[in-house]
Amino acid sequence: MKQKPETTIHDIARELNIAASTVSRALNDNPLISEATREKIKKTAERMGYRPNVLAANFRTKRTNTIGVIVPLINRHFFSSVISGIEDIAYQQGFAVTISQSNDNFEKENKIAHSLFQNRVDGLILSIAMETQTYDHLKIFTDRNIPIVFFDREVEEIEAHKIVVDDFGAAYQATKHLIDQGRKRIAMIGGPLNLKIYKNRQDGYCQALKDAGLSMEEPGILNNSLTREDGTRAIKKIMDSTVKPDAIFCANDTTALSSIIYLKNNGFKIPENIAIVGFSNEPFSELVTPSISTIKQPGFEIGQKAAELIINQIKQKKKPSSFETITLPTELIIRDSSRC
Amino acid sequence: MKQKPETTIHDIARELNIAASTVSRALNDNPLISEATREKIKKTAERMGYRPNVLAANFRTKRTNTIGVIVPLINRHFFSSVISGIEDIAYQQGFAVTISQSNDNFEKENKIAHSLFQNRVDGLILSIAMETQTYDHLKIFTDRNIPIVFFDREVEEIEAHKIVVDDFGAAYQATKHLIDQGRKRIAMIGGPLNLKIYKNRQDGYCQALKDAGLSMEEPGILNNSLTREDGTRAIKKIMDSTVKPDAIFCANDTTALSSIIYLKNNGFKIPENIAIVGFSNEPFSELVTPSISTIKQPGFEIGQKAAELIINQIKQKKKPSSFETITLPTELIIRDSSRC
DNA sequence: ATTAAAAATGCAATCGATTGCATGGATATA
DNA sequence: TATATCCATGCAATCGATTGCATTTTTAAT
Repeated sequence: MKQKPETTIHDIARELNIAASTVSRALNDNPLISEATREKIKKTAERMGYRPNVLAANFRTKRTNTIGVIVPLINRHFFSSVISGIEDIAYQQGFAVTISQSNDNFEKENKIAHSLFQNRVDGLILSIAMETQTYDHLKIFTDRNIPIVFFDREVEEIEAHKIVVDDFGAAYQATKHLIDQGRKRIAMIGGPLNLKIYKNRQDGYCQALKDAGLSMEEPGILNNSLTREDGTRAIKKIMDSTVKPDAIFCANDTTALSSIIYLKNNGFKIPENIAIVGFSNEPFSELVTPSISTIKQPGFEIGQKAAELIINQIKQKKKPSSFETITLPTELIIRDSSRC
Repeated sequence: MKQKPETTIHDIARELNIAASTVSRALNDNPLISEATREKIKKTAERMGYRPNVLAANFRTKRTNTIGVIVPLINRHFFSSVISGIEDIAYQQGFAVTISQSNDNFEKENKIAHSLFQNRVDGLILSIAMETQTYDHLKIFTDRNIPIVFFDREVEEIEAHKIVVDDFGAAYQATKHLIDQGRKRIAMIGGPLNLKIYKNRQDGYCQALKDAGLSMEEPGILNNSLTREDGTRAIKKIMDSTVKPDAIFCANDTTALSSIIYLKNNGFKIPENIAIVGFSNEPFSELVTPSISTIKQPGFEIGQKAAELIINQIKQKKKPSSFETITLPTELIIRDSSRC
């Protein structure tokens, strides 16, 4: 039961009376090596139970064929869809993917970023934590020309490819939908404005109101971190206000859920008294009663696109001359919480 | 904007006119080095912007300080809780964690396992895919003394520490609860029996029936892969049977959900006509109407325990003389779907 | 048959940190 | 003072694959 020593390319070379460099090239399908010897070498490698030492190769080449991914929370449907999309492309292209979650916590994101950096990932795909306001932990990547691709929650200060959805448009559409249902007093539960996506959702909401000649001074917009508890606090505050809304646009489904639960418990009818629209199409949104109208984002496609972009950058090794921001379409899903 | 070359321990050594080995030892807090020189070296390293080359160290030491984790699906609440528990302990102990999902697919699990193996993770924590029936892709780890810890879905054929919950007891308790509510005809939607957890849940169910002097020949137990669709097919089949049940125990919450939706759509009252109990306490289980009675598993603690066990094994480097199977307690949460 | 060109293979350095063993110096003991 | 002991540091090999350049072999062209 003792460890048998690993076979190396040198063992193979000795066995065949050739040079280790030839073995290395053959195994990597380097065209310098003739068909015949390549075959012979591969056969022998197989027979000797050769396993390439990835650590040695990584060390030598300074590449790891690994893509680091940081998301706020892996068990959010949107993020896990993105991860699946990333894996889909990455595995096809021979890249490994290592996933981490920041829990929306800056310190954790910071630590993870440094760990991935130390471990020399070839590229980083991420959606930043809610708390994150400084970017030194990301600059270390760009400083050394390690490509970054942002998705969803991007960072303006850093030049990189970005995959986003049209949050402004989606929020506009959601709000317009509420207006179309005859609602006049539409409040909003929004996210932290240091994140552009929440800023955009808020702007879309405001624009839709403005275009319809509506306004909402009070209770207006309540910003928070969009947790279940934040949502409950917000809806409570909204309903305690002097002017009660007849609709609420929530910047995520979680707070839409908090709102629905609170309103139901307090005798309000949804959507008759108050209509609700959420954001992200979490699986639970169609399961609760009433089901939640929401915005569906193409998570899987976002992940695929992000992986494609980062792999391209990794392969061509030089900084692209310009960075693009790709906007993918969203879809408004109308369900019971806002349908009259 | 060009790459400045990385500082190495040799650069530091040259700067201070000492040997690289001394630098290496100092930076690793090796007690052989005196306090004074250690300080001096660390200061200089800091000043020169030294970053250890993890790849070189990994290569030399044949260790990566990385724990591989494979779960069926990262966006299942149970699994993401386990992952959080693993990360909690691992980060404290200076280990990185790389997470992958098998999608319950054998081929993918196989590929991931080989990739983690090639990348020389120091240990592997996993819950196997539903489809998995052979274990060569795991034997490669044990063959080279790389520790494995199973959680939840374990494999009997492989000797390793295992963290499980008492599926038998939990299923027994769930079924007993239905019996206590006066139900006599209790059907079951079960999982694939190659996985011990589903076998155990089924056995617990059977034992509870037996102890109560009940039986359920028809429709009895329907085994499938426990997806939404499988659940719908199963409940349809159950309700098409000649003897209709007055309660159903489902081996997960997903099929409990399918059942509830189907039954509601077909005019059955839950729990009056049919009571339902699920398994796992997915977040949606408390959100649907009626809320689903279920079994809560201590995911976070399972993850912590798994990480502890694997790190211990990694540190002591030799195969433990015996392997333990740790069983953590579950909790029956009674909600509306089974409460009269 | 001779030379040029192309193709295939070999040589040897290299990546950066770690570590067993050797060595030099300081301290303690007799 | 001489010798043994301990502490701190240095030397040099090593991990295994990759790669620029040199060299040999083969093929093609005259």
